[in-house]
Parts: sequence; C-alpha cells; structure tokens
Amino acid sequence: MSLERAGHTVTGVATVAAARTALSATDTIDLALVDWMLPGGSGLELVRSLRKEEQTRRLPIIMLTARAEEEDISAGLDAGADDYISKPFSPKELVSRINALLRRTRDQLAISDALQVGSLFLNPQSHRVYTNELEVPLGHTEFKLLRCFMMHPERVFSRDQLLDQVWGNDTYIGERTVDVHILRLRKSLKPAKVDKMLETVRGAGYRLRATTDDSSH
Amino acid sequence: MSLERAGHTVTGVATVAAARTALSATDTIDLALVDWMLPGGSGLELVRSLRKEEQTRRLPIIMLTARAEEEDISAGLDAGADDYISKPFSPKELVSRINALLRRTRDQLAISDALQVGSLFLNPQSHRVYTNELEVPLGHTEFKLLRCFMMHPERVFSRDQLLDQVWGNDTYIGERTVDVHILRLRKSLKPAKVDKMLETVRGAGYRLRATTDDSSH
DNA sequence: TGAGATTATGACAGCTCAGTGACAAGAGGT
DNA sequence: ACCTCTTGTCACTGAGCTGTCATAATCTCA
Repeated sequence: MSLERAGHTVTGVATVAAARTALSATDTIDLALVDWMLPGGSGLELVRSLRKEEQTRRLPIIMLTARAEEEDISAGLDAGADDYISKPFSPKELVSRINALLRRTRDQLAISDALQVGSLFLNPQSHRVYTNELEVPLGHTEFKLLRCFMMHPERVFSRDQLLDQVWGNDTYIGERTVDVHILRLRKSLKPAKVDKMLETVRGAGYRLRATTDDSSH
Repeated sequence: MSLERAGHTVTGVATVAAARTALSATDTIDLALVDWMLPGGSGLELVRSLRKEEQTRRLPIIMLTARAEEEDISAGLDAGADDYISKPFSPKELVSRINALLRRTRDQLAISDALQVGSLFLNPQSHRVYTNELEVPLGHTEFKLLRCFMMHPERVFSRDQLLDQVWGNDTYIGERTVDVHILRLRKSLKPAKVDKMLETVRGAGYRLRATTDDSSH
C-alpha cells in the first residue's frame, strides 16, 4: 500500500517459481524486493540465480531480512543484492530506499555501452548504427526500435510491448503502426544485408536473431 | 578487498592526522574515501581542509555516511565532497561510484590540455581555435560549445545537456537558442571548410564527427 | 483447396523539428 | 554618449519523419 501510494505499481508473488515466471513474462519490472526466507527456495538463491541470467543481471534488487546480523547482510550483498532492509522497517524507509536505488540505476543505464548483435553495432552515445563498416541511417523511432531489439536479442516482442518500450506506455497508437516501422527498419538495414535478422513471429510479434548467418533454406 | 579486486591500490589510515601525512608524503593518491566519523576530528573537517590546500584542492573525495539524511548529505557536499555513499552500501556500488568519479575527474583534467579532433585544434589556455593554419574567431559561447563537443567527439549532446554544460545548469534559457549558436558556430567554421563536422541528429541533438573526411555524398 | 486471419507494402496527409534571418538588449571599449 | 560585438528570442520556412489507411501478399487451419 505504501509503495502504491508512492506511485509504484506492485506485483506480489508467493514463491520463487512465481517470481521467475513474473520476471520472464513481462519486461516491465524495474526492481525486485526479495524476502530472505521464501517458500520453495531461499531468497538468497533467487538473487544469486537472477544475477547469473543475462535478462535479469542488471535488475535492481533489495533484500528483506528479519535479522540484521552482519553475516546475513554481507551474504546478501555478495549474492548480488543492491541494498537490504532489515525488519522491522518503516514504510517510509522502504519507499525512500526503493526510490534511491531506482535513481541510481537509472543513472547507470544512461551510461550504457555500445550494443552488438551479430555484425550489427549500435552506439547509444553517438546515436549511430554500424554494420560491415557501413553506417545505417535511421530515424529516431527506428533507432529506438532497433535498440530495444538489440538489448534483448532472440526475444520476441509483441506489438504492445514495443509500443510501451519505444513509444512510451502512455501513448495510444494503432498496433499496425509497428508493422510499418518494422518495414522501414528492414528497408534501412537492407543495404547492409542484415534485414533478415528481424524476423516476424506470426501471432506473437517480432524478434531479432542473434546470429547473422542466414539459415532460412 | 573489493576495491583491490577491481584493480585499485588501497591505502588505509586510521586517523585524520595519518590521512594528512599520507596525502602530503606521496603524490600517487587519486581519490580519497572519507568516513563521516573519524578519530581525531570529523571527516567533514578533513574534507573542508583538503579543499583549502592547493595541493589537494582537486582531489576527488567520496564521503561515507551512516545516515542517509538529507542534511548530512548536503553538508558533506557543501564541504567539498564530490560524492557520498550512505551505509549500508554494496561493494559493487562502491566500486562503480569510485570508477565514475575517477572517470569524471580524468575528463576534467584533460581540460588543461589542447584538444584535437580531426584537423580542428582548440587551445583552452590561449582561448583560440585553429584549423589548417587558420584561426577561427569565436565568441565566448561558441567557444565553450565547441570545447564541449571536442571533449567528447562522436557523442550526441541533447539541447538540454548543452545548456547544462555550456550555459550552466541553473540558467533558464530556451532550448531553441542552442540551434542559433550551432548555426553561428557552423558559420564560423565554414571558411575552414570544417562546418560539416557538426552534425544534426534529428530528435536527439548535435554531434561532432571525429573524422574530417566528408562522406556525405 | 479455400476461408479467415495475419502481415507486408505503398501512398499520403499532417505534423514535428531544425535552419535561418531579423531584431532588441546588453557588455565593453572609445 | 556612441559604436560595435555578442547574445537570447522569435517567426517563418521547408525538409523529413510519422501515423494511418487501403490493398496486396502470406500464412494457418479445416
């Protein structure tokens, strides 16, 4: 309740398995609040495994622990948690720690490095896309679209998700518009012969293939 | 241990006096990590005095504080600390903040040197810009603008960022003003035929191309 | 194979964004 | 006081980007 009053959207899950499902199902989770003791596996294990997987490696994590003992804290931080809160804690403290962590990670994301998928290179700093020594000219929307795909190669994005990620989750734009921008992105990628990397997943959305090689026959 | 694992060499001292000794004895200290509470004087005092002496005026300082209260933070920053970390913090956070601060100060140190991008030369000392044996006359604003671009070639600066960097982050000036100064800078660069280096990145801002060669047709 | 659903493509009108010239206010020098 | 250079703002223009739609192409399943 405190978090929602602070403007956050909260999804609660009861088990480690449910947490994994929620995390892999959506891409809209900005931060995880993990209890030390959880049914179906310890929170520590969950944190450790989240840090191993590429998709959740940078996910900000705050651990909740009942005991504020030194060894617990360092174990949690070693496992990969970014911060911890020991019970009992005030709602105010929780909110301010979450906001602080979100602020920190937002800054870090801004310094993100160049992306590479196959022979495709995207540099967020210079706002440029290269492939095979050739610069790919892109409009702003196509750039963000490609960046979204390159941050999560091999992952299928639905049109809805792309609208959220690229256009922002408060815009009301027809889903078919995404098709057109995919088309334009493919056209721009065609001279470099990497347009086939953007695959259509019928009934689901689009996906960027991680490998450049063409295994389509 | 985390810092040494990250490639840093760490020297620990127990008192304010020992810190002063270490700092004046060697010239190899790149950054100071100062606790708020110290034996033999508060960390705040130490920071304040370090800022007074010429030898340590530019030393990057990070403060450690147990309480994340607003007043402490602003007091530390007012005293002259460049950043602060509130306990508890993760080793990862410590390392990344230290690296970030070192990166920042390294950039600043470069200000004293002459800058070169392609055939463009900018001398901060003499406040002059040369290219192809030709001096480029610039107003003060255009000079700072160009310096900003030359310190980070290939990087896209939004109008907002340029207003922060060139005008200062407390001025309230219309974003379109940046356009006009870009225009004037281009006009000044035109006689030397390097005006094409300043590229417009639609929807994002402006960028200085690192290479002089013109691949625009 | 054929109906139905889904996606690709070309065209287009609207709109956003950057380029540009003009202008007034201010700073600094004479 | 006058002049000159610099600087911030504005209005206008045009190029390029974007969202939408109609239609063609393609795929799926019965």
